[in-house]
Amino acid sequence: MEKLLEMISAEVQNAFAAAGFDPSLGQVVLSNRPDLCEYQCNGAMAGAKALHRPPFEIADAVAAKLKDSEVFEKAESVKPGFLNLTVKPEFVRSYLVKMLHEKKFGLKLPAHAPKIILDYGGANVAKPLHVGHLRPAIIGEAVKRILRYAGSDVTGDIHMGDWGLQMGLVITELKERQPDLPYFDTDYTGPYPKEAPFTLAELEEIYPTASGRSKASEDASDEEKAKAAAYKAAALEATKRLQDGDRGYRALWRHIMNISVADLKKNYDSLHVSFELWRGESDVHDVIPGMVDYFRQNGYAHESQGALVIDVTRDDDAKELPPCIVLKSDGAALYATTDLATIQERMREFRPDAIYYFTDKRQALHFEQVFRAARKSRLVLPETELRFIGNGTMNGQDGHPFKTRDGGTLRLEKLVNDTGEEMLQRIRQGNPDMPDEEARDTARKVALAAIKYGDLSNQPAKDYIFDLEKFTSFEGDTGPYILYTIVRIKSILKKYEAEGGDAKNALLAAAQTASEKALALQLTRFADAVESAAAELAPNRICAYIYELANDFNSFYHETKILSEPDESKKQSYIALIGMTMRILETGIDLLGFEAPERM
RNA sequence: GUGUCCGUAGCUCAGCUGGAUAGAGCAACGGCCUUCUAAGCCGUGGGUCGGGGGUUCGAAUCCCUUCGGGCACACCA
Repeated sequence: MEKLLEMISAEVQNAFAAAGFDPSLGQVVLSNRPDLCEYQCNGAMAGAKALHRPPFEIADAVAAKLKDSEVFEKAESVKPGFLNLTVKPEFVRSYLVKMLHEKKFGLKLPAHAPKIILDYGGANVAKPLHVGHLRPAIIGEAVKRILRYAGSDVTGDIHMGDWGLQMGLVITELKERQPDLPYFDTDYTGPYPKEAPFTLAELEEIYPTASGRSKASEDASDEEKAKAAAYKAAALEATKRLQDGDRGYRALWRHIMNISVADLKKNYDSLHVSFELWRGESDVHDVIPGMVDYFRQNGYAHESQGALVIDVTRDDDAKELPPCIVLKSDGAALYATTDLATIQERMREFRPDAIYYFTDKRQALHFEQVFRAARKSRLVLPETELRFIGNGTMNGQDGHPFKTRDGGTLRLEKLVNDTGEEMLQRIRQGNPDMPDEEARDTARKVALAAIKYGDLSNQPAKDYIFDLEKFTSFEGDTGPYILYTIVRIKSILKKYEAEGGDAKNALLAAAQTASEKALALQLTRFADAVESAAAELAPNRICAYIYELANDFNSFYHETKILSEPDESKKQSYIALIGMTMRILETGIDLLGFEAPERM
């Protein structure tokens, strides 16, 4: 259905036309001065020059045409030439009623759902998730939900890092520790054990150990440097053997995958982040040779300094872009190779209209190279959209990338658990009678809201200060504030129903007070918020909208006695209004990827 | 050095397809719980929108320039 703003604009545009002016001047926007009016039109000033008329005269003429409008209660021309508009409460009421009867509150859906693949996991196998993984996961999940709601056919793919050097490192370290395992015996032809020779906890310790052993610091002795170099060489060799299909290494790799993926699922579940596809770099391993041949045969790639590269500089670039490296000088594939092969496979399997990538913005250049290489080599159609949505870095209080007190990385699991504990204490304090199980469940929900809202309310591309205290605070513009608002409404509706009322079929009347009308008007803007969030891939738009809506509700709530309202039709209307507010708030947080408890 | 992003209140950030007195939250200060959850509401103080030019009737928003900062810059991912 048409948006309220479009209907209002149409009304004003007609008035411009009726007064003999260009109707396109009648575009209406939200008022900058809510103390003066609800909507405004600045067309008179924009058109004054071309029309050779003072703006005030134009605005006056248009205002005169709007005198008997069905839409506006007040349309007046002011000072230089503003047209200040106030909408009729009855017009708002009928609009809201229409919204309620439409699917998705009247949001316009595209005739054909564009097929979009979202690549937003970025998780590496054998490495625990840390706070750095939070942003791409949360943002990607929210964008997925928003795009899906807005009518796109969206598929989320975690695209794990499961094939690179880290696997070689883990295998090398395992081999040093347990050289007698059958996986390392090249003469072994029997079946390998079903059980992995390590636990999750061990695996999580093995990788950082191995990674540390492969690197030597600047001031290390020559002997230490040589040891690290030898270790790294062994890891590279192991990586290659794994990729070449060594039977034992592949078996070991599957163990690593099984244990790691189960843990990743658990962690992502706790964040309400899910993926339709659990693909990884390993999935495209077999198609890489064919793709590389294709690049060679069609002249897209050429040798440079021993490596195989695709030039990606364009004529309109001021400066040359580094080429996209497809094969290293030792012939091995790397990051760009698997990304290109993944694009090829996605095109073959899904024919997507677009692929969006969510990772740290420091990878911007890499993706620019990959996208250009993909286009140049016609891995994608000319109209296939490839887009990189880089998220800002999570910094600590010092403005540098976040580290724990001892200089390590904070594990995602710990962040979630710590926040949950904080919330649990808070909830027990406020609700001493709440059963333990409910308190825990509620704490989890509130903690998740705090974490997600705290992240999503920032612009994705901006760096932001990661502040645990801010995450666990519950005042002001936070996730818990939104939940609190929803819980308040739920509580009122429950009481209303307990008193015999029928909340679902309550009749909405035209708003009578200022706060009531402000709330009603805010509800009409839901579709605008979703549309702009989807168009800009910006969940922060949804945050801003539901925050304003929650504010409008709370103001209304404090001025209005709902359940004790003696006038039955008024009371019913209040119930209808707050019921709709609740549904829209809940839809909003669902788009962001969290949910509200029954009470808190 | 080249590219790129950013610089708005003490702190953390909105606003940036140009519009009337630049908005929130936190922090500070002052009110509001016998009445639907005070994780709330209402109010006060606090800003050369980094600096300088320009375009425009009008600029935090567009253009240029300058200063300051982050990040990235071929065989890691």
